[in-house]
Amino acid sequence: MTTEQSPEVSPKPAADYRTTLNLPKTSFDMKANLTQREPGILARWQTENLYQRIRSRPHTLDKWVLHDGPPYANGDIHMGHLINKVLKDMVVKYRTMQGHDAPYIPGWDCHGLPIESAIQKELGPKMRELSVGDIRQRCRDYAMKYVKLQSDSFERLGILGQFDKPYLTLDPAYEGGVLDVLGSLLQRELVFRQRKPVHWCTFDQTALAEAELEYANKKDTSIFVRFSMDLTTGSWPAAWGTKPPHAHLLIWTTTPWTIPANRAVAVHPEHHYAVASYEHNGPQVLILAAKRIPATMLQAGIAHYKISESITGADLIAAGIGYRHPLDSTRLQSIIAADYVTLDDGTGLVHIAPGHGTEDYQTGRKAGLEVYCPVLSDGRYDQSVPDFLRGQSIWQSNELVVQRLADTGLLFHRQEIEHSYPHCWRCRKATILRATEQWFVRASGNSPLLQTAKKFIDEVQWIPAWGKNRIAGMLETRPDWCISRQRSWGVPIPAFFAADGEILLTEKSVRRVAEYVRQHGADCWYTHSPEQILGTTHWVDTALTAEGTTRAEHRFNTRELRKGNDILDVWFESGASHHAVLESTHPELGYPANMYLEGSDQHRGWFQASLLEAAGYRDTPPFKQILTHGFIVDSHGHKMSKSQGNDIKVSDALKQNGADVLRLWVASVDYQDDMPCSRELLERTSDAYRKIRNTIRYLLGNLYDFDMRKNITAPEPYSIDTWMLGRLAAMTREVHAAFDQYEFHKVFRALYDFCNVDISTIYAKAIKDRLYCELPDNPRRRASQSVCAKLLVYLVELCAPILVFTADEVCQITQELPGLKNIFGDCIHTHLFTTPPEAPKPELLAHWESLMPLVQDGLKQLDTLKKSSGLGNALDSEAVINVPAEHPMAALMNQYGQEIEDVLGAGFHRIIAGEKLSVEIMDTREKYPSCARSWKRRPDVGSNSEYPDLSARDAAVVKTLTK
RNA sequence: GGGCUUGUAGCUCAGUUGGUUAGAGCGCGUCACUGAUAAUGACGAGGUCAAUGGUUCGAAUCCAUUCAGGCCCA
Repeated sequence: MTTEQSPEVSPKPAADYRTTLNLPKTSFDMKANLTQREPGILARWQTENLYQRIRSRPHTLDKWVLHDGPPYANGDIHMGHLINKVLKDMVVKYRTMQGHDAPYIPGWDCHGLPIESAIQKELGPKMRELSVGDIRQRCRDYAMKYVKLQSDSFERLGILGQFDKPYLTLDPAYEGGVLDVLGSLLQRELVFRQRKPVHWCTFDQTALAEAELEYANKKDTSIFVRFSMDLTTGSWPAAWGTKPPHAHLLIWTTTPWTIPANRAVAVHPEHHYAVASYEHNGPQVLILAAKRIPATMLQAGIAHYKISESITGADLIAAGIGYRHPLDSTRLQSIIAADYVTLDDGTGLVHIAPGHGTEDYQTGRKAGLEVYCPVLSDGRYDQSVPDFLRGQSIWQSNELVVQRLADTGLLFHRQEIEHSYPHCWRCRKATILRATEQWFVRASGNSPLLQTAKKFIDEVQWIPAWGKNRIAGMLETRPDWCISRQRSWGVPIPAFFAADGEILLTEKSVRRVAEYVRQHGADCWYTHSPEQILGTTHWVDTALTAEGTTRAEHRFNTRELRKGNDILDVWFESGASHHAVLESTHPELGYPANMYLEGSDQHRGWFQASLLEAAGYRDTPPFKQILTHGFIVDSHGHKMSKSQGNDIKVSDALKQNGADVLRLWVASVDYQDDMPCSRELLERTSDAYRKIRNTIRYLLGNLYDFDMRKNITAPEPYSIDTWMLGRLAAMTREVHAAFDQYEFHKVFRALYDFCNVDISTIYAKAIKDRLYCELPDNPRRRASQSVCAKLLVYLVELCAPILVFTADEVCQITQELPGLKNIFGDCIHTHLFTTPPEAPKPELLAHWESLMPLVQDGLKQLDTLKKSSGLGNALDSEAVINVPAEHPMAALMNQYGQEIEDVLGAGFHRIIAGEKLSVEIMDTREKYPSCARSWKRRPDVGSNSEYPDLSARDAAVVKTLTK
């Protein structure tokens, strides 16, 4: 700087004293610049192999395993991944700093439909020319690409784990582990084969998953059909009056083509059913729900009818009257119960076709009905239907069926409707439900598997506690688990079919295949022969019956076996991780895990799959604690979606705020509920981050000349230091308690308030004078520095599981300061938490507690004074403390007086006798001169003739310094 | 439609077994400082505790219903 200075003798400018002050100094920048800084820190962790360094660190506590639930290896990461992974990382880092060995092996779900569909989309019609092996290779490449992409993104968020050796469900060792579990279920006779309706595209001739459906409006013919009751069966209910010669059940359906597959009519046991009688070519008698009669008659245009008394559905069933199938009068069928029957539309009587509807199927199974599906894969009827429909496409048959019903007088009414209907997402054509052969795990009703799983629930700690209730409710009503998929990208269900219809799928055969898969990968199922896989020309084993029991030994000629085409449900794969990972691919983790931590949707998903599979594999649950979190919603509490434009991209947020701010946001909201996120909220979080960062910066800045080995000084008991230590003791305990219960928002709250209120507002301000103006080695100054050092240590340690990059940055800076070297060991993330400090004596804290209201009052007065008199700086005022002689603290006030002056930031204080312990703030601009060094207005300014512009204290300090 | 769950200042959260005038921090506004300086301090304004109806001497808190969300099913 070359500003021209006056050549004249300049009187010592006051600013000269600046060099005699101990002003804060630090290389810890106020501006975080996280976006630029974090990647560098991350790179260093990777070079230093931080993860392995933590593993080889001596641990003071036992192993503590958080087992990662595998995200799907598809697409970029989103906010949902962010909260899940950051929560996991905070738990792991907290346990690590406690002294546990807390390994974290990230995993990925690599198989399944979305990937296969993405490949299908890429390839288009070319797909048909490729072998299953080729398709699988492409799927594998696709999955690995996203594993890499997501892996990098997770690491960028500061997630620390064994990213160079994750677990992947496409790993042969994992695949083998999945088959081990399947083998165990077979051993316990918990696997069986059955027909079940699945979504089916008749154009592409394939099964479809829920995710492959698109709902669109479709026009259909809805029909009311009269099913002729066989009044020779059962007994006519007395409430309905005299038994008529003929009566009909009235049903309503929007899919006339399913009428051939009708196997029952369902009623709700508690709804009421009545007889509607009217004249139309003779007396007509219809049975339907009492409440639906007026609307139904109105639609059919029947104005005159009579209604009988009604009976409940349960009574109707009990009456035991059967009916004749509308297209095959030789079939006598019955009325059964179903809870889902509603009275919103239709007739309250539901046409049941177990081969063509999920609910129909479930209801049918309970009633022991045949799962009849006369529809072939191309959408044509097979030979089992009436002549006029054989070989016909079901889409054209709607009209044929309606016509036939009209001809036979069974059609009561028809109406064209438009409704939402599932379509195939690839060909956009309407889909149907069609029963096909599927594999199931017996997991409903009184299955031993379910009983064990329920028992497990009690042995697990659910956080939040209602999770237990939720999963228990789900298990209670769950159906058997359909584990087969008609797909290519997954772990094959290694069933062999013999020409004579026998099926080879036993514990023994599956274990053999599992070994083979471990060696060759699951692709071998498609590329190797049964003989190769089984390793013998003849395999002697029990054969599997449809019911899942085994029958007498059978000799299979492996050369004549055909391999099944089904693969396992991906949930079955991930549900096997308790064995496939904890015991197979990463046995160092061990069984069971301490914790699974996922979104609350996993009560139905991974948690349940894991619980069920573990129940079929061993006698202890796979996890000790389950922690669930909610979902991201916007600031109005609505879910985020691209279409609504309220979504926040992780990459954008990262670019704008940096990972530590995002992590702080995760910590700051209560994850037990849904987690609101918006630009504004991230800005608030950035503010909070800056506050914490600046607090640390203040502490660091004032420790530049402090040496932990030489300068530690105990504070005087009455000092504000003591108060600060009291707050520190309380805060550390509060934060540890919150961490222990995974209540991160309480951790955040405690740390943030501590920075804002305790340190920044009160303490930092109070100790400025002693830090800046006293001699470097002054005991009051050293004592406060000692407190600052403590604050720094605890604050940074406790922030470390959350602000992983910033904590490391602070650690690096302390490493460069000889006086602070190794306060966090050589790395904050391998470091253990320092034991919380002892609280100062309660009576000392009580003193301060009684003085704080005084301070509050003083600040208020100061404010009034500033507004009324133009007083600018508190140092231009004095605190007059009134102390009654008999006050318990009267004798102590000479010691506390100076501290109160400092806490108020006043220039001077006086203690006078008063009636009530109180403080009065006086403007001293006219009264005392101002010290040119400390800027305090005091009566002793000028008392040292050598330094007429300084107070006594400052004069003495400057004199010593210039000696 | 069913199961689980949430609703307290603009935002994030506290509110003990029902008990004065419902709290904190942030943000916002005004002011001050310029030796924590793209920092810091002070003061201030913000709430029908989602709504309604009950129980009670007394309800944010207990009960019922409704409304608005979320997850999972159907």
